[in-house]
Amino acid sequence: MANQFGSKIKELRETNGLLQRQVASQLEIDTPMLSKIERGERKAKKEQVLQFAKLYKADNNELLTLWLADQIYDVIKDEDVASKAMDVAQEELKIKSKRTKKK
Amino acid sequence: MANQFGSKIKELRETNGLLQRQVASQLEIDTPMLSKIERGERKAKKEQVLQFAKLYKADNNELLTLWLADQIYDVIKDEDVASKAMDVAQEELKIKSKRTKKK
DNA sequence: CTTATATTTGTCAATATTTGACAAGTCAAT
DNA sequence: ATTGACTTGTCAAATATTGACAAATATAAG
Repeated sequence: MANQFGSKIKELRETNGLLQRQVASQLEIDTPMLSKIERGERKAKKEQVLQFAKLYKADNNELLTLWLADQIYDVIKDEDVASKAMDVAQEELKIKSKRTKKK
Repeated sequence: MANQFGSKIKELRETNGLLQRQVASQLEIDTPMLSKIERGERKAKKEQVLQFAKLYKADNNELLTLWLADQIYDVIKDEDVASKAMDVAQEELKIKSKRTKKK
């Protein structure tokens, strides 16, 4: 059930010597919610990822990467063709990123 | 808007000389829905992917791969760390697949 | 141009999923 | 047994997804 992002922010919280209560109030969520995010039972919003980074003095991109990786993993975890699909998606990403970022 | 899976099944439908109407009725959906799936506006269910493969005499895994790749792409498309996250997810997949498939 | 058929677009309500909040639970230390 | 930190379970509200339909736009044929 645990995921990479959750484990990371739990670890960061502990090395920063903070309680769930303290962090939760900063993010304006309750402690059960934070507990669930840390254990991978709920997923954080992108905005919250940035708040975690700031609060724990961690690198934005590092946390965003773990957070996004968990979401990818969620999509593929039960699929036989997961690995092949990743390759195809990566290829698609490469191709589309040529045409500069839209939207 | 178009995606890989949609383009593929549209192509397959045409090489098989079938109309949306005919395919849709087999899948028990209406033609607007099929149209949307082909253009990537809606995503097919996994079950439908298998029906497409059967109907078009195509390879299950090939279609499933494109279908899954589109879903991965959807998750990462607007993210700066997309590529790094893919690497991390792939790594996670490798690690977890050692412990034989659960669920 | 008019009709006929194929596909696409737009909208909407029904359904499903996700979210946030709360009460109550466990666990560890005192 | 009380306190503090965290976890679990449940629920309704908010959001998102789905399927169905009517209407619009092609495309092709006469």
